[in-house]
Amino acid sequence: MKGSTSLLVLQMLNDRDMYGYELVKEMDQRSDHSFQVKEGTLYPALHKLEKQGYVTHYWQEQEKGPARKYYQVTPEGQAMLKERTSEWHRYVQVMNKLIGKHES
Amino acid sequence: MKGSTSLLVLQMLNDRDMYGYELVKEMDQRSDHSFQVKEGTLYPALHKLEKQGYVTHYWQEQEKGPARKYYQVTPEGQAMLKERTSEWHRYVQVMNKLIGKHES
DNA sequence: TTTACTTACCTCGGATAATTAGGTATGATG
DNA sequence: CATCATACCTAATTATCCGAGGTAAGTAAA
Repeated sequence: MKGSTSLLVLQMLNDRDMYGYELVKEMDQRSDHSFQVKEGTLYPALHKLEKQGYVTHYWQEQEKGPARKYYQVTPEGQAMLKERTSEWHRYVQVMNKLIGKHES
Repeated sequence: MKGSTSLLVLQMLNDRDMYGYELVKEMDQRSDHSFQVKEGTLYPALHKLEKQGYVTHYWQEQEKGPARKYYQVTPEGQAMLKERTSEWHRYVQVMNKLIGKHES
């Protein structure tokens, strides 16, 4: 299923600042490995979100291992998130209406 | 939202045979204009579904106006539909878990 | 010390999907 | 006669995703 990566990312970053690699691992874990957002998908998505002004980044050096590039949601990003989330809920509603909701 | 057009189309055709133009109008109506599947999206999608063997078509001349190309789901299409539908439900579950379910 | 693994970033190319913007034709309505 | 609604279609562009790479830092084992 495509198109909702940026929504997902914005939502996760809204809870707390995170770095790319962390996002990949976290989403994999939280979804019980049922969908993996790949690095080749995530990094370009983050760059696009930043270009659009919905997130910013700051570097954080680590005592051990490579530095981490943390992302943070901007006010514009929060507005966007709110909008896209209600869009998502509308979308699901319509799909359920058309498809029939057999919630398990 | 992308990737679920074919699922939507299969589901609608599973209820009854329909023609392309009808599908466009019907989806627009049933979703209260909240998402419009465009003709440029639908027709290629139908052609692909047919090429994959999930639907077939037959022409029906009209007394008034242009002929209609009706589409019909095949047994393979029904199997596909069943599979894709449960996939969809799994997907929504995970998204809700990650995003938080504020059902309105 | 060299090899391999994990963390962490990234890009490029191909495939798929959606949209935009057209085109064709029939027939009804003003 | 012009315009609208019905009904089909494609081509070009844009967006998105994934696979397959690559860089670099630090750790652990052989």
